[in-house]
Amino acid sequence: MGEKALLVDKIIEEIKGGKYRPHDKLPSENELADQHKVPRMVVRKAYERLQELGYIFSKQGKGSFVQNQKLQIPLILTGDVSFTEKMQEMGYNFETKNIYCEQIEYDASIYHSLKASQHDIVFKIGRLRIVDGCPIAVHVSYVKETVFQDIGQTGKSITSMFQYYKSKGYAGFGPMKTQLSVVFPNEAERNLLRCSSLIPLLFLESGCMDRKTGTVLEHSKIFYRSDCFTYVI
Amino acid sequence: MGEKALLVDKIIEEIKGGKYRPHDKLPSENELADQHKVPRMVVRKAYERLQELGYIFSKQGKGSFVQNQKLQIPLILTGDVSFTEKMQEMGYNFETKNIYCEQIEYDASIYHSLKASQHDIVFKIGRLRIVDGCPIAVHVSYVKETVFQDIGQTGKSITSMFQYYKSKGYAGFGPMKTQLSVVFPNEAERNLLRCSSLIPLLFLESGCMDRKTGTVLEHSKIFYRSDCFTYVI
DNA sequence: TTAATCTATCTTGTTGCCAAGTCAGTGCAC
DNA sequence: GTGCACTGACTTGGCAACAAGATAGATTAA
Repeated sequence: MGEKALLVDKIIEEIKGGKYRPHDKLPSENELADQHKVPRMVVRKAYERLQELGYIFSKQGKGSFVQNQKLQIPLILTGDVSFTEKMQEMGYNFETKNIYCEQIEYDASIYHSLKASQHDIVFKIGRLRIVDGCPIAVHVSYVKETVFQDIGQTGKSITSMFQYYKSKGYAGFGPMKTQLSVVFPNEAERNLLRCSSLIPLLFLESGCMDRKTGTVLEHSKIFYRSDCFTYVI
Repeated sequence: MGEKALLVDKIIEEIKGGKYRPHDKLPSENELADQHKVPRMVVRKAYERLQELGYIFSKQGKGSFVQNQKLQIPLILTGDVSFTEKMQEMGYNFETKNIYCEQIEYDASIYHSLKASQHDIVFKIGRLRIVDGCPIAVHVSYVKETVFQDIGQTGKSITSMFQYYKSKGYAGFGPMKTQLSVVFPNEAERNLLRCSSLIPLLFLESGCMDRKTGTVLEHSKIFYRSDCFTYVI
């Protein structure tokens, strides 16, 4: 196991160090195997890993080539401005797509966070954040129908929950405690974010309440591709 | 590629869902392959992935078995208390080991953060954070010799930089802006944290200054095993 | 009976061979 | 000369056969 990991480390160093540039061809599997005196299988597995990490791509019959590196977006996690505003401020070609608005089954954790009773109806509104055509985050908001009675009809067209809340007369938002963890994407997230199963996602989970009335507005889950961001907190 | 990922997802779900308990034996590679009508190679790769993610372990001749799951420690990222205090407050069996204190080569980014000139001597002090015998974080602090002149002698025995700073008469600490990102461990980090190359690390980088004098005390890098923590910010 | 050894069969781990895709060069028909 | 088909050498991709470790049961010897 160690040999593969070391080889992966080495090649990543070489790519980052500029020895290979995007679309350069890497040594063939046999070449590298001979050089390092390891079985081709070791090199092969290393290349497969590098593919899943997004550093290279391989084409049967042609060879293995280094990928364009992903853009690195600095992102401010704290602060009360909306995601849309954050991105537009920084001048990125940014867009949001609404991907679904559905009623959910009962979920203890979410219902508790929303202070909802077991008989409350709760909708989830999913949006996909896209920068330069590249999907970089999935944002899911959970809201009670008793608080937003038109959510079933209008939910499918919302791209900014903050604007929606403002349109309902809520002005100042207070975040509740935010939990942060690192997860790997499930199938749905892989498809939405068009990434392999080895791209870690930064997973933020928090509530949001109206500052004046204390009404719990939403419970939200955000999945950021960790290879696209550096975060500032 | 998709088949393997789906299989990995499925087995993780089953483990988390309690279908298999720690030390239970999983179906043999051939069994699973026949059940799902895929080549054994697919199951094999899935099992290898699950090993590297820390869910299972395999023994030649015996089979594959599910691992004990890691402890999940809630960790407060913000706030000015030291790591040591944070952990002791929460009642964990916590210990810190000093792993090195060495002078470093010139590094533009670190020197700039420390407001050091190119001729300044800078030391790095590394500590390993251990909970219940399990290494869970590497903490590296960079300091100027001009600020802490005995660091070369005493550095190897420091386990709490905060206490060291207090002993030098610095009382109130102000954090500078903190950058957060997700990285995979290099060889040194894999050895220290005893983890595979697929355990993502939460990487925090920040400066720290004395609140009264404005002196830059340190530049610090912390690598947390992301599978051991949930973070609260 | 008891203990040791062999054997059959299961497990995971490894390797080497061949399939399949790509491309450049060669040679032939026109 | 031009175009086309073929060939050979290279690439990555996939798989089947084999190696090696473990275990339970049968066999054998004392």
